Amino acid sequence: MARRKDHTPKELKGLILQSARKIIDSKGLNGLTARALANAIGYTPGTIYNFYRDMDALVTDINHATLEQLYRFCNERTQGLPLDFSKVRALAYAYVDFAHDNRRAWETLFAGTRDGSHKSRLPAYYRQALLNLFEFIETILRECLQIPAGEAAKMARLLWAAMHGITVLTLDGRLNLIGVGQPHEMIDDLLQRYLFQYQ
Amino acid sequence: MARRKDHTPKELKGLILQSARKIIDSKGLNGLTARALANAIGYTPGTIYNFYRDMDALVTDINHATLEQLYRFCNERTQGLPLDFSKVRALAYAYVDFAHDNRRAWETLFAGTRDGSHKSRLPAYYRQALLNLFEFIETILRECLQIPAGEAAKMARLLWAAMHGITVLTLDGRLNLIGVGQPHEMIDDLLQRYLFQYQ
DNA sequence: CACATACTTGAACAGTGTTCAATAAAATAA
DNA sequence: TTATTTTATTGAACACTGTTCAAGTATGTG
Repeated sequence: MARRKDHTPKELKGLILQSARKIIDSKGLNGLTARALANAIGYTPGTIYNFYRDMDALVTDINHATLEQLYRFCNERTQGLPLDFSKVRALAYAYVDFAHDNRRAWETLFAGTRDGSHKSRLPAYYRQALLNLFEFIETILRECLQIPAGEAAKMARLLWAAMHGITVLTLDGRLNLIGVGQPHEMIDDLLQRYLFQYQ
Repeated sequence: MARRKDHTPKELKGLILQSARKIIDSKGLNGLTARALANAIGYTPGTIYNFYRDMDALVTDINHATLEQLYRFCNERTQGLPLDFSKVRALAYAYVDFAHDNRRAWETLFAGTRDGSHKSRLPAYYRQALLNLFEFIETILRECLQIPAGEAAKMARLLWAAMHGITVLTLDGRLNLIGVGQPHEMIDDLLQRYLFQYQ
């Protein structure tokens, strides 16, 4: 059979993306196999390769969608808040909360590619999504704490890194054994000390 | 053939570990396949399974060795230093330097297991190595900055997390695009601000 | 020298990503 | 309508993966 026309190409690509994300949410990245995905969408493995060069390219697309979802989530959680320290804190909370609520997708964001070779650089739209998110953080720092532009970039980077570390530490079962506290407490501690002179 | 006695069991296990680490250093975790390792040690895949339940168990053992190596490295780099802020900074430097010098092994430390199922908890000796490293950090914080025990534990956790985040950010090519500065600069910024009241 | 033990092998199985000729349905042309 | 072209889909195939295990052989023991 061919040209089943059950779905337009656009629909089918959306279906692939959506089903892949569902599989990741329930079974993790390791559960996302070409055959499992094909089965989920009611097609055969070959069809996936009409839309993606390889499975890594699909995962990149999923990660892009996750980044945009994260961006929207952070935006919603900070919208309308007064432009002060509380907004910065709300942003940090939003980041870890998203990671905890979308654990598997967030892990996939930082999981290595299937073939370790960094042959295929990230597509431009992916990099843009990442830069958007970063710029969002920087803007909030500048607006809420009156941090000069030069400093804000540096601090945004560092806070991003620290937030990432906190999230990994509280999510990863292997590291959690240290007896890590609640992520919100760690964030409070980080912001209170690191941003001491700006409160 | 059997009982080749080219190596005692102890030697052979050491050879497996050593060769596996070499493969990871050169080809990354994805390059570490049972057959590639078997070929490297001059045996067949089956032999590996006399020493490890599965490949994940082997990787756990490698990670344990890496943790101990990291511990020794941090110890050497901080030994004999005056018990002040400079020692804390040296410790932080040591951590990122180790990660950069042993990039592949460090990435393996935090890579997910091959089969996502968290069926097999970490062995006790692994957890102990992790706790030792953590305690080391905490001790230096207490000794060098006169931080009360209760606070030191919390701060050690947070600094660990932040260090981890900084290292990921500066090592991972996908995140590096943000235009991250040198890790040492980020560490200086983190310590200077976060530990402000203790300098 | 014969026996038992313990280790190593290599084939086999089920799974993986990926490719691609064959095929059949839809779109188009006659 | 019918014939032809275009295009989406298939499913078999290939080269890998981890893992198991009966068979066999070199060593240690009696």
